[in-house]
Amino acid sequence: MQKISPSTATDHLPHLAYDSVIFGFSGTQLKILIMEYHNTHIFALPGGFVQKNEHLNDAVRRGLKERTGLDNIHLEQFYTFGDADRNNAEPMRTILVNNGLSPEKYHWMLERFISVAYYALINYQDVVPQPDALSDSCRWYPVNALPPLMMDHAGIVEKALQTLRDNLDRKLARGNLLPPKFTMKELQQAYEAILDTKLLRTTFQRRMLSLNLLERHEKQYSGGAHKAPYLYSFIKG
Amino acid sequence: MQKISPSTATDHLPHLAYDSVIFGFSGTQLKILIMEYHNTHIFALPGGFVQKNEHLNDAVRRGLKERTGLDNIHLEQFYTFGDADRNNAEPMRTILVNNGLSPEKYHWMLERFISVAYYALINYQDVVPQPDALSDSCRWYPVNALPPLMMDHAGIVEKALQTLRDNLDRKLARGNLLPPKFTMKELQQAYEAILDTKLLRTTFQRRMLSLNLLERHEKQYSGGAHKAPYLYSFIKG
DNA sequence: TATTATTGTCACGAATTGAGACAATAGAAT
DNA sequence: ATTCTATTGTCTCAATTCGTGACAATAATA
Repeated sequence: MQKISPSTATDHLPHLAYDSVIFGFSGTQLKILIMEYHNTHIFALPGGFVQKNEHLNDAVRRGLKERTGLDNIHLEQFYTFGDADRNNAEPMRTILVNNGLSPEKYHWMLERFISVAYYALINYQDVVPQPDALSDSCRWYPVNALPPLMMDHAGIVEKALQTLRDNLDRKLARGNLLPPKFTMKELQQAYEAILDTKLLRTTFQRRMLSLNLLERHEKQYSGGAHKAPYLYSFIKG
Repeated sequence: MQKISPSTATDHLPHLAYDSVIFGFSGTQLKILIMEYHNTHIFALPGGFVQKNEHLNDAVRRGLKERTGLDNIHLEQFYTFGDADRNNAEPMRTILVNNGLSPEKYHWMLERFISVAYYALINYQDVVPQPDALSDSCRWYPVNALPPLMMDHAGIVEKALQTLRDNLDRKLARGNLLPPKFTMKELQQAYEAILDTKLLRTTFQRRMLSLNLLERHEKQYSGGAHKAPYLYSFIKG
């Protein structure tokens, strides 16, 4: 949810929201940005609303910038959740009250919402999560150790993961899950975290090189007592 | 667009619509159901609106039943179109006027619409297209010979095709593009029409059989002067 | 009974993949 | 300096899959 004011009700398309699953990768873990609201223990995906004259895709870009400080993120829409019982009434009432806002004034926020879901792959290093007016934290959580999420947000994450696993090669190449240059081992660890399987080192390396998506750079002297690995980057095209 | 009355404005979620790309297969051609409005030469995908307390998916099922008479269709959502300039103002005004309806009364139909797009694979044989109150025809058109479609509907069809081509095996098995029993040749022709490529007969047959998705039945005596082909059906699971 | 078009399957080389072996090497230990 | 250790890049070889043509089987027709 984004910064809101009472006037918001008339500025936005009613009953329409978006939610975003922002993936990051650190060490060997796939993580997701999750927000927690002030004084509530209510956890949610970063989301927001669409202004009356705003492109849907632009609205998501705008909201994501407010939360991560990041611009120019490659966002991919993956599903629209439209069940009739998708409303924030109960948790949202709590959130409003605990923030000193009147549920009557913000009644529109308690109603049914259709939510268009997006995912993004971003570089963990680049993000300085910025909590907004309603939330007191915006933090990374490992995908396999998420806090209990409000509404159907756990289902949204699950669907995002399923989507991501399909045609992962192309998606990783377009996103920014890894830093600009990375080793083959880091790339393999990213694959393994996303697919939740172990992969064979030699087969993986051969396959990656045969995809013609990688450019090889100078070696990285890691400080470890062993042969130094090459660095690679994705060929953007 | 579905049957409407002035009261519709209050029954539906504003600014939200769906459009459906209904694929059928006949002979060697992939076809799509397209509607034409009375006295207008305006062509559009079958679409409609979502009632205030209706699941999004149910709304699409309901609309599709109104148009094709078919129930229990496997629908797959594939994208939500949300550009700010998506409105029906110009063509819709024409449609309303040519149907003796007042654009003032139906003003809500002229505004911006977010549209959730679905596709379905149905058996060409089963459909008796039923035009509704506003349209005078609902007919099959080959995908490569569509009439000029209103708004961004041509783009919606293109995206539906792209989606369909990805992981086609599973999608064909779940849908009903072919009759319950079909020959290997018919199956190959369906693949070729969708992918818009020629496939090698022997390789195709081997690959299909190795997928373990097909059940073999008795032979079909086609009347042709040659060996009779087996019939197959998809193993539903 | 011979002819013809089409179908199901096999055969064989080419390409891809699974899985282990091994040399190269950057730093740590001696 | 020399040896040791962990990791990396590549090679090898068998197993599997794929592209392609060959060929026998066969339903209707001539």
